Amino acid sequence: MVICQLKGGAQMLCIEHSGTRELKSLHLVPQHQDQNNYLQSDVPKPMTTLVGRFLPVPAKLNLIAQQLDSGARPSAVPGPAFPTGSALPGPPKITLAGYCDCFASGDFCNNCNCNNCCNNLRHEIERFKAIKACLDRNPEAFQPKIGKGKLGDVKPRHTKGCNCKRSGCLKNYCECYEAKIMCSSICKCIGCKNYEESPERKTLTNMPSYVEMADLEGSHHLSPTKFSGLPRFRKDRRLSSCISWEVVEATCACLLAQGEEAEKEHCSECLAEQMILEEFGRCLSQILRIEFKSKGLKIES
DNA sequence: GAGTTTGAAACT
DNA sequence: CAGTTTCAAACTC
Repeated sequence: MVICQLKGGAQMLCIEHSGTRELKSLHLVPQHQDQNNYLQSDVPKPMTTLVGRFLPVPAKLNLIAQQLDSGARPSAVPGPAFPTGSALPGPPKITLAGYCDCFASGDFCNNCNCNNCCNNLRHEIERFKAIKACLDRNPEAFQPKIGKGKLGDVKPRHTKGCNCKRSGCLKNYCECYEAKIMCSSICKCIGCKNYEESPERKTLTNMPSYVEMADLEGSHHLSPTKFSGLPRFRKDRRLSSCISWEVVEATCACLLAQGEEAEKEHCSECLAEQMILEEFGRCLSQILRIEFKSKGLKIES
């Protein structure tokens, strides 16, 4: 597996196959890793069976755990060296990583205000260990918290249920309320007012702010990780744009197709990379064109 | 913006 | 497994 740095900070994750570095699959890696870092590591066998598919976050993290279990460890290529063995700077600082939204959703930190952040490629090994520790403790730690509920249930529900004591489950402290769903029988909350017939809840849901939020949630572009396994935009919903998950998938598909074409034509690795980069440029420009168009702006060409 | 409240996650 | 601590987000002023 190789993370290729693209111009502009974007990164692609390429998978090696059958020992030779054939471009089998491309994944857009969240655009937040340290831009000077390059990573090259071995791919566990199961990974090669996933050619052409986009891995949801939990699957990616489980693969990392498998890598660690199998004893495989990443090796560094050009770029800053990763700390190894005794060179590790003390105990991992992300043992409490579950508190970090970025880590919890399987992302790297980017432009966060965190102190001594290890949730980046520079601290890859510690991060992998923290992921493994989390998965050891709770195999579903990186699964979305909002599931479909029991078989046959239409409404989504919190997989673990909330434990609210003082908020009446009518404030955003409550994970169920925050996800705009009712509390269910598995919740262990006290004084819950977040149920279908609750007059307090009805009063709240009739307020404009709630309606507005519900509208936003209804938009596919803004669906939070809790529902889809995609990165959350909890901190600033304005960050979302036309770059929806579909757009990312479509872009990846284009890049993959380009890679396969290069492979078919037996192009050199270098040429293949160039072709893919050019394709990425075309995709990016198209995305930007649509984004600007939707905002009534003009593109200088 | 600072201080307080809250509940999830981590820890013991 | 229950109680405690830590943490970051939500909330209030």
